[in-house]
Amino acid sequence: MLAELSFPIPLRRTFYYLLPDELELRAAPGLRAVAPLGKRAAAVGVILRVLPEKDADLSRFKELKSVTRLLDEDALFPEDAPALAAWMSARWGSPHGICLGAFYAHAPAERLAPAPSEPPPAGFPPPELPELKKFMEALSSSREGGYLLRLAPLERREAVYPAVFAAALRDEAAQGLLLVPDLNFIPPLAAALETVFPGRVGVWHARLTPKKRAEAWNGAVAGRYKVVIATRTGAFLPFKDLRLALMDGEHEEVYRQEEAEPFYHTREVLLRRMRALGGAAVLASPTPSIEAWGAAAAGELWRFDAVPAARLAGPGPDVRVLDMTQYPGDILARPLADSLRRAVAAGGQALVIAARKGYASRLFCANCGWMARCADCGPGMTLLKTAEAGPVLLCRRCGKKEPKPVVCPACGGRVFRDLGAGTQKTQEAIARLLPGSRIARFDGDVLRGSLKTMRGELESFSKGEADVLVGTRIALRELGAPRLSLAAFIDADSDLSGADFRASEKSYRAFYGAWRLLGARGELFIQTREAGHYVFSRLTEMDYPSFADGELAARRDFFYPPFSHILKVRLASVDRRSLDAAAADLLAALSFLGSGADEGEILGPVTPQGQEKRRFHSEYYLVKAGSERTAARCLERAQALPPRPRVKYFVEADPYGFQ
DNA sequence: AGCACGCCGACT
DNA sequence: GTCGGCGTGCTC
Repeated sequence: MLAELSFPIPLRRTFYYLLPDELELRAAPGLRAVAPLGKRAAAVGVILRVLPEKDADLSRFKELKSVTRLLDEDALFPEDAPALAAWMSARWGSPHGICLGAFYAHAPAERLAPAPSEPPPAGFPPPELPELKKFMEALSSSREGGYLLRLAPLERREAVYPAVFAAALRDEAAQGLLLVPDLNFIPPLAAALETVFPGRVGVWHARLTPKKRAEAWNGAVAGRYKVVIATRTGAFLPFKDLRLALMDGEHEEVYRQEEAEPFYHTREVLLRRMRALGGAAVLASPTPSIEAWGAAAAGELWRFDAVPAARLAGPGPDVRVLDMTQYPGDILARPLADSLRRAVAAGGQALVIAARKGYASRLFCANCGWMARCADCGPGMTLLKTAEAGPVLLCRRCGKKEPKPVVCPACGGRVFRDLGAGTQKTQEAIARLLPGSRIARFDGDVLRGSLKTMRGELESFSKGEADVLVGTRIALRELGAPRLSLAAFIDADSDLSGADFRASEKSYRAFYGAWRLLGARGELFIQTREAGHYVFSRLTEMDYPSFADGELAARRDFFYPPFSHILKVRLASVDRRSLDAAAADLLAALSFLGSGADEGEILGPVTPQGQEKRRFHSEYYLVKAGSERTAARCLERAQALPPRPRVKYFVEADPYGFQ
């Protein structure tokens, strides 16, 4: 007999091996097998099927090697990991073996014998949660299926999640998985779960030491843990009896893996996995992704709202959208400046969100209009003012730094103008407005090396030492602010003009985050040059469901996800003609789009901004496909394009980063 | 991905 | 004279 094996290597093929007699009876799909591969004496693969020799075409290779040994007695994943991996591979384009590897990569070489289990100590019953009554009833009566749970304040998670798991995991053997977007969420949530399931809460994340990793992994398969709390790779952990997976902060972008293969989105993997298991998946978020919102609207998820509409929850902050075309040249519009002064004078704190870190987002020559761009990768450079080195230009894409030019490289002019207020410029403007006030700054990765300094800045604000915090949107993420009475977005529309169709969703989520931090007497200011944009309408009610409904309708109109699947194909070459030929190949390969059942369209070519003059040509096409099936077909064809000399191909399914 | 082969620069 | 840099090639 033969075994067909899949290895975690970037090859789009499987391998046949001879099964020695003594392994023949034990071998089965889903078991790990050790076998020689190439120059490697012992590589670990997964058995996809066991088949008689006559069923395999062995003519194309000369040697048939044998499986050395098997690592498992029985399959680790009752939900059929190879099938899930095949779907992932078709959906996001990574090789099947790499996708399957995500399930097996962290498995310890040897499985530990399960420790003798003592009866677990009894935990405290979780609190009653009247606002979740309906959801809990649905979850306990029909445990299968997908749920979208809109959950209000962040702090409530520590009360809500233990109660949800307690309700869904009444059976002694039943296990749960709690995925969180950020490592820092693990300790408080683990502590909260411990009160209900003492001694039976596992923790899993990428930075565990090998020993702890093996312990957590074994605890999950052996059924020793009632709940495992994990970051995104936890979606691939094996369980003995997984019944409920809960995804906290479902909308967070960290759930999308796109830096390294295998590419996937945790939300989709989890939903599919839980469906295969016949268990429940709960997506929880105060501001769900439009994808999840759409799935609920289509009846694929069961939506529960534990957030009362703003108008029912009592008076919220006063929201004011300021049309900046009325205040040309101002960083802070008059009404905002007045309120800021008043708020700080009254002992309150203000949070001011600028669109960009640094000083200004663009630097221009006043004489000829030349703009500072990154010589390496193209986009306009951000101006920073540093104490040590004077003004510096920074590329936000590649991190390149160079001194601000003294004379214009194009015309020799000596006068420059800058456009767009970054965090530094905003800080200066506020310092002029409020002399003597204490202003802290928090702007993400501009000081990548000194994370401590930034935490310090954030803390000085949280503790109430600083009056004003100036930051980018990420300052909103973990902010505590005891005396916060005003929040302002300096340049709310700058992100809306970009290529990212998720820009409105992200902006609204940021407004919502600021709104929630403010009390009833707070004020929220939003400065924009596009006051007519739909994102800014009905902000006073801060009604996320109504925004999400509107955004979903817009996505439908413009054929964006969740109504289409997007494929980004970027082509790059030093040679223009080779690039054009490759583009022609692509269009020919996708010519079936738009006919028959394969609804879809191709946008492009798009030349990334600032790349027109570079010696390296680069352009991309956006393919929109009407169904997952059609998208997979496009992906497969794009990946199978005939290679052309000196042309590089980058194919990305469902991209999140746009430029 | 691994692992080996292969052909050019500074060292016990 | 060797150790070793990483380019390139292959994996049932």
